[in-house]
Amino acid sequence: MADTARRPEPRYGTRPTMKDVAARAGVGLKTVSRVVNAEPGVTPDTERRVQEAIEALGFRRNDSARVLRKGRTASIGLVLEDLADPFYGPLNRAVEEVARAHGALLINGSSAEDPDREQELVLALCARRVDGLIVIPAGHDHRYLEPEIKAGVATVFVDRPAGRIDADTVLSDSFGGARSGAAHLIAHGHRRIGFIGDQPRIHTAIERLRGYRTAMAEAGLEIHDDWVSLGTTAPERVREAVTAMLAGPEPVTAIFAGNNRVTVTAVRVLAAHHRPVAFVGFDDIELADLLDPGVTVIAQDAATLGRTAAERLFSRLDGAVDAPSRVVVPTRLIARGSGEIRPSA
Amino acid sequence: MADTARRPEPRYGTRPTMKDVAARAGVGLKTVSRVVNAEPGVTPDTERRVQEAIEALGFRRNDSARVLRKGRTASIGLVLEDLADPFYGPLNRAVEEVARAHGALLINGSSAEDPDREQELVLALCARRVDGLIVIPAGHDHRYLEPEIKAGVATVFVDRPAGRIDADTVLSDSFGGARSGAAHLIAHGHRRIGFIGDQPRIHTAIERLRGYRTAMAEAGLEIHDDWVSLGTTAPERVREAVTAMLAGPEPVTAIFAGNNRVTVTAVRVLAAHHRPVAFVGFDDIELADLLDPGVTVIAQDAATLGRTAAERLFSRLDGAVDAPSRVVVPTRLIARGSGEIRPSA
DNA sequence: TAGGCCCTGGACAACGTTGTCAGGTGAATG
DNA sequence: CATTCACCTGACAACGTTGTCCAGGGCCTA
Repeated sequence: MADTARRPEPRYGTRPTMKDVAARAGVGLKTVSRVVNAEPGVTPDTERRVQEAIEALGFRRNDSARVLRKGRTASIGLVLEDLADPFYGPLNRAVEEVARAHGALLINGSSAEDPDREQELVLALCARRVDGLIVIPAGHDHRYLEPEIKAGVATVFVDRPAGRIDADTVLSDSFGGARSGAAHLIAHGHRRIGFIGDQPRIHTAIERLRGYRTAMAEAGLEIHDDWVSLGTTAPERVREAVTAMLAGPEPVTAIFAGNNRVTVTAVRVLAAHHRPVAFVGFDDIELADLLDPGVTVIAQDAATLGRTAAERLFSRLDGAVDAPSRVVVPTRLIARGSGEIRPSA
Repeated sequence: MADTARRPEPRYGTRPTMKDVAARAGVGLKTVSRVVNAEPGVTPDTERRVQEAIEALGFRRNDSARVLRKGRTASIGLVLEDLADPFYGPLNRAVEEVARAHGALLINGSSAEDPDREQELVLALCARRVDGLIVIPAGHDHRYLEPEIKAGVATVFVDRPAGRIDADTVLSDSFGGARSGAAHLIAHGHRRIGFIGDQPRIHTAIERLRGYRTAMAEAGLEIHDDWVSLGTTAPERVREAVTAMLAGPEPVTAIFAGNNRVTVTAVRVLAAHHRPVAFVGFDDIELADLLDPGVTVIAQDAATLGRTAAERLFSRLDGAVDAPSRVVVPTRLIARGSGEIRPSA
């Protein structure tokens, strides 16, 4: 009764360790470890005693210590551009499914399209000793990853290629998709087609622009400077761009949008426009089929993108040592009406 | 030339440690630690030598070891229901912003609405020794968290309340929102109003149903059994439910949808229906304003939900010890047309 | 009954970092 | 010139776990 202070039980705010469990069960430390890890060589009776002690103390293995000892963390990191962008939801989920199937935990964060933040995040994940990384890059120089890769951190880039290093990459066919999208509009009689894309430092933005340019060139069409707008995808800016293209003496009769954020704004502007304008967007958007007209899009398969990247990552972790590969996932044109409008002028 | 094997540099696949850095810089281990952690008491010259060695070796601190020593991980876990659900995107992002502002990493995973998976995930995060947890619960019994909370893991529940334990909670006003949504339809002359909700084991589904019932009762309206459908939100099932409500001798003239997944399916069905039916959905959806008619919704503020929860979490981590609180975030009715249609029969 | 084998359990070191503390060097002061 | 003091630096233990290795005891066989 005198000295309850001699900590008979771990104090509040302190976690029990295997040592505590061992003491309570009256066994050795290693025996507890064996029970916790379901290793063979423990009598059923001993195991029961240990289990009871674990239960009673609320013991939970400290994985930090475990990692320190074992070297592997059974976790992978996913760095994406914007957690709130609906395009990344299915990708994120696909990666998580694969990670889960391999018994790994997924740690993720978003770079907000800022190269410094991307690097900071990636290095923080490396300091946590993730086994592998899946990165949707914001920057263009990933040499900072060299020591990590050399140290055995498997790395796969998705959606955009790595900069200045050679690494596994999984991409959507931005060029081909954009080309077929623009060709679709051309096939429906359009000659003056506008393009609104993301910032030119983003790889997919450049590729999509290139696809548009190629389709136009293949049809022998010139592109007026005023028809192309690249920059941030902030709604007001897109709104201005669309409005500008539709004004003037020679307005465009069709618009091709370079990504989903541009699409939603462009569709809003076009809905309010006095004359029908043909439209094709890159990336599918929810409810696109219910609008009037339905929105024709070049759909990317975000889930396949994520799944493919994650599987590549785990094959690396399982020991694959072949040269870095580049996988291109095809896109699909979904005609819903907006892309099939014929020029009115 | 004889024994290059005496590993002059760390081998491939092995990471340099502070010891390696110390050896190369010709200083003590602790000095390296001081430089890495920007602790005071190192000569500029010594610091430079250490920095060079770090650079040359590509050293990166092992945070697992650090955590083991320090006890805190500077990371929090977020367990949500479905990473691909657009509703959780902004929530996820808001949490990440707050975490980042506090210098913490965010680890997340989704439970896929499976209580066992939720528990598994939460405990895995605890084993990683996250400092805190934000949980969108799938299950109804969170007593398994008691040892964790006792051990000092701050825990906040969002979107749905915790089961059988007392914990901080941040909720949307599901009851009030649903009540005002149903009241809105009643105010526009509807008497026969259908409700399609999620599975009744989900708290928000029950609250929304209760809000609907309350509004009906307050208006002195009876609810026919056939007007209420609760269950999975799989498209075919919702489709059937809507179709059933619109058939028969006394079809509903308005429908209230219990969440965003129900809304998108219901809107599709109603668009194909021969007679206009009033509609209000819980949760906003993108492009709702562009549909014809625009979709009237009860909008939740997912970002505020996430931000509030994260801030509560960090105030706990900073030492707040007051009783668990329950915050209710108000919803907002956004009238866009579909909810203002008057009954046609 | 004795010898040997297998099975179980435990002592100990190591993983890479940080906190503690003591030693050592140089400048400033008496 | 001796002493004090401040400041830098490094040796050492500890965090909680797992791998290695050895000891002891029970059981089977000759």
